[in-house]
Amino acid sequence: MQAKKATYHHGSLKKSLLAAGDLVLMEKGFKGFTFRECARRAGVSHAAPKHHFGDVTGFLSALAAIGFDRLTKALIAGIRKAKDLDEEFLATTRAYSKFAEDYPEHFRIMFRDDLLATESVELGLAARRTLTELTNVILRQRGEREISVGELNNFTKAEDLLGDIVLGWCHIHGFAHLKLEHQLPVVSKSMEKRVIRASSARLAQLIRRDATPDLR
Amino acid sequence: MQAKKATYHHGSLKKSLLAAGDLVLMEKGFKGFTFRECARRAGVSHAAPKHHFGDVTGFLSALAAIGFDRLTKALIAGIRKAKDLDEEFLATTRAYSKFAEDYPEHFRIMFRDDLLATESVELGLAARRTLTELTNVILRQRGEREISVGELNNFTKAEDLLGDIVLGWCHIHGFAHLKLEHQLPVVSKSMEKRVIRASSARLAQLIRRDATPDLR
DNA sequence: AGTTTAATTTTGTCAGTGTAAAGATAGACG
DNA sequence: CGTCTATCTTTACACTGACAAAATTAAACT
Repeated sequence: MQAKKATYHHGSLKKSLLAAGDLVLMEKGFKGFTFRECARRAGVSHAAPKHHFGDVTGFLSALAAIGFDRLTKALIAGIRKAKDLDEEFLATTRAYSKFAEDYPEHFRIMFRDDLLATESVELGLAARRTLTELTNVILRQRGEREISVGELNNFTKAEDLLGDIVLGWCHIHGFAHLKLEHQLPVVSKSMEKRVIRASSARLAQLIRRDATPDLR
Repeated sequence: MQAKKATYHHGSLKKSLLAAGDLVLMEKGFKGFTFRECARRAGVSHAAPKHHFGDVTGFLSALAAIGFDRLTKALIAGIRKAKDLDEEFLATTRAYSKFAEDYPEHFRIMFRDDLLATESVELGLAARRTLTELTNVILRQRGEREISVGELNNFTKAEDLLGDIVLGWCHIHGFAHLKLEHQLPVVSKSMEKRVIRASSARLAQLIRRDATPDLR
């Protein structure tokens, strides 16, 4: 962890702290997550993080941004394997939910507006990259061209597209969240699989069916 | 708050503590929520709560249960005003989301498996009462008879019904959660209203369309 | 080179936290 | 009346986030 020690200036303390925070989050959970513990793991004094992250919300924001980037990656990887549109929507749901399962504590802080520094551009960008990926899933269902992060703002102004995004994302997110927090009345693993497969398929069909036909 | 003071034994400390915790949650948020602060408001020493709730997770579980009961009530009230099935589903979504808006901190702890004592039967029951209400929303959409809390377990075993519950609840919950945590790319209040109205209508139609016809 | 300046990290302090243990009181019950 | 038990208080401890001030180092400038 602290390779380049023996020098007063750590050199890459910010990175080391993030790595430490990442670990603490995974090992001890958000409950056991403390500023001081992260500093300890990075091998510095308890006040060192302040200079790089300000207060704890700044630190959490940076970790949440890492979470969003990881989620974006997971979505892309999941989507890549899908063979048709139906499979793609299901793969998106699964990747999203698997992320929540793999990084439950990250997932929790990522969606905690009160704990994060909403002014963080870093975090904002990471979240928009995720949203862009989700938007593109919807756009492909609709048979429309994909967008880049920069175009996101324009596209969410279109009411019918936003409607589809909400329809898709809320379902995906709601499932992942409810499952993570053990609120789903789950009977068996296999049944859950079938249920989410069916839901995704029905939703994808609904989005495609109602999509305005391509006019080109 | 502490009416019957002047006596060593408080008399109804448990209730007073819950009332205090409820207030603290709403006023200071979960961030500013502490065991000691609640004790202070109830007019007792900081260690008094231990006897009634054990540790802080026990206390939070009781507060979460209150939250679920409040949500159940809100759902029932919202549903009552609806005139047809389409309106009812929309009303459910709105009531759920409004609850998250009105009691954001309760909503947050209600869906935090790591903070709650999952063995609490009180909490479990409250959550199942909410789920029963949601299930009945779905059942009415399908034109089937409603159930009581006691029957919940049997009914969630039916795969196609569970599928509809997941489809409906995940959307409702996802919307409420994403909106609460300011993750929805919201353009305007009015557009958001139209979007959620449209989504709810489409989803309700989907559930009704795919429902197995009533065989009686 | 030497000097100044800015960036980085440490030390020390403060009020506040959750939990545990031991003491005090009141009400119940024999 | 005496004892018991549930309830509440007091005290203590290890820990936290925030802050201030000092210490150390790197870099920038001359």
